[in-house]
Amino acid sequence: MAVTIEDIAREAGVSIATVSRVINKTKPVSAELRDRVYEVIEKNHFKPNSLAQGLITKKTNTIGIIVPDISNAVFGKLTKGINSVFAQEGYTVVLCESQGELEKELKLLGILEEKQIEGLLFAGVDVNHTLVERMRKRNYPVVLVTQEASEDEEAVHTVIHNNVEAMYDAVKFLLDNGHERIAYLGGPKNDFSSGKKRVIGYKKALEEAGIEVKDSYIAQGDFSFEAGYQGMKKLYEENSKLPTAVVTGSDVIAVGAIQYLDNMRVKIPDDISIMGFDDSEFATYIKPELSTVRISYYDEGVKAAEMLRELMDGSTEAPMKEYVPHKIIRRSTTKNLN
Amino acid sequence: MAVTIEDIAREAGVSIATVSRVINKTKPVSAELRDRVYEVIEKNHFKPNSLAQGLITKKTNTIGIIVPDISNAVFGKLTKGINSVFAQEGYTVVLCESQGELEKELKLLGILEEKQIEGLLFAGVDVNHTLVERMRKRNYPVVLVTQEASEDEEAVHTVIHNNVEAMYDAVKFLLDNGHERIAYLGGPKNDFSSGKKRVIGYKKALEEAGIEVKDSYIAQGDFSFEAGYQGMKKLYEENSKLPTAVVTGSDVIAVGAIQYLDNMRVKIPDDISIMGFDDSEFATYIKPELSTVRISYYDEGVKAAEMLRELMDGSTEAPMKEYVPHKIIRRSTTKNLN
DNA sequence: TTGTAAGCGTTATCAG
DNA sequence: CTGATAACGCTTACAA
Repeated sequence: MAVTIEDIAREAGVSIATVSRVINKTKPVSAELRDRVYEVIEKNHFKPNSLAQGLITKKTNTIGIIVPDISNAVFGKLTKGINSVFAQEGYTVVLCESQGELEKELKLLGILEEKQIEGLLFAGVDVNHTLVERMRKRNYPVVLVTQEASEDEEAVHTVIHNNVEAMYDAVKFLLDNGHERIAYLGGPKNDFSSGKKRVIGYKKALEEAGIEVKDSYIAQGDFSFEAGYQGMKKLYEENSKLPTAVVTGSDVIAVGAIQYLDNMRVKIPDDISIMGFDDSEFATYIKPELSTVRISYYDEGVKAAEMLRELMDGSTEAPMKEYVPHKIIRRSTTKNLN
Repeated sequence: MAVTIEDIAREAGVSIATVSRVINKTKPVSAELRDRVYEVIEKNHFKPNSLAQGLITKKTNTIGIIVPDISNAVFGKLTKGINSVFAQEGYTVVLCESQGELEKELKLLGILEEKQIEGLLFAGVDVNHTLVERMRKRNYPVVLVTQEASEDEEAVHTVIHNNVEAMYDAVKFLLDNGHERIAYLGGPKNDFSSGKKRVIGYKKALEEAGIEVKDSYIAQGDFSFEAGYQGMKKLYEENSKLPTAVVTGSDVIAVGAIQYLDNMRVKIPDDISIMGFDDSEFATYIKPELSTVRISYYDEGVKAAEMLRELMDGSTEAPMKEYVPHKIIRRSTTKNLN
């Protein structure tokens, strides 16, 4: 069926070893034979079977990546970043979606091992003990991106933005702008990196400023528009004294919150300042433009990929955890009270 | 290094054939041996090497997908759709980005063939003769998504939304709403499916309504915000008589146009109606909410994947071209003049 | 510089 | 039901 190295060898009147040599330029071959072989290869559109190659060389030039949802802009950018470094080095990426379900993640770990991937980039939602242990058993290096392992004692290579610091900085920014009543409208509490960690940063900033943390100023849901809307509603209804600013867990949440506030005729930023998170494409599309904390997921992908490359090369000195910088972006949904 | 079927066989005291049988449940094995083998497999975390399997069975359970840019929401959704059907059937997807560069696309075609993919989903930008010919030479079926082949005479399996009809309907919608001066602000003219085809639909609708097509009412650039901004500027500056409505090639273009109009104090939709294209996530985030023509890229991915599945199963009756429906979404950037 | 032959880790055929 | 053994398509000593 498909043309093999043997077909080429026969037609070119050489041994398969010679053909292999010209393909891989691994050993000198006389110009004459080389040309003849190339010609036959060209003519037959021969492509070496990489399965056979990989079987013997142990090199598949393939890495895996697991994300919850590729249609989510965050993971789209992340994947692009990863791809940019691997494609360039001749690696191919097998992309898997897990919907954030542990079951699927576990299964994918196995499938990818069967495929003999040389490394894995993993963006989970809840990187718990089970997962970490299973990753340990695989015989390829893995680096976590976007999410860190829940159990701190288990060291796994990770590239991530500092969620505590990022949220801390967001709140600090508001504080510096004269705000004191700052509410938090974030992601799920069971989301270790993007949920839990960020509340920690929120609280830390408040505490350092000597401001009491009020439970009624904290609302958590998922990262959706609807959750933003409902969360803001809750904040609005349950506080006689409204916050003057709210930090959110994502730009989408922020937009949902803004929608609710609009409905209630609350002016932004005059009555309430809103801070997004991520710096999504649409942050400058909405009016007023959204102040936010920018995370470069593309860069995060690049860094994670680079770390994985090191690990794949057997490096033992790759840092366990690397942070990708974030940046407070002041636009028009936040007001300076000073 | 990695544990092989032979290790398992030895430790379980059976032949490798038996191990293979219990792994694949391909032939009956006595309960006793079966259990013993499973136990050893479990204990050693054995995973069969799919390279070796594929080499002999000719089944890799792998398909390829080539998109210009995975961080682009359109391709994110498309990929998710594709993934949803293949993941379920135990297939794995290798994802490649081409940046829309012919050079890279050609190269990827080859790499994917070496990887022994069983099929390919291709989302190009300019699917020209060279490309089609090269795809023909590969020994896996391919279906085009999102873009059709430029040269009509070359039949390639394609799943796409009807760009001519979609833009025709958008203009028709505006016409029905009493608009007569309708401008077109679209994608690049060298983009066959999303550029060229859409202008055709635009012109067709106008002509059918007996309205003259004015060149000064047509602006083309890429699909970016900036292009939308600049295109609208051009339209604005080069026409003493402004259009009452403009159809665009993407929601992003629309937003760029709106920005320019805002700057010029032109009211939307009172002075000018704007029609987006795609129905992006942010279409309802901006105010007024964007009227647009909705394309479900997720569905497009699903359909394309299904067609590819058929082809991979050797079906010969798969339709050459299948259209995914579009839908006019009226929101608030378009005004009814009647 | 070239060819022969021994694997790589599986599956599949054929005896038993 | 079970076990040898020949492929699968390629790389890589080892010889020549």
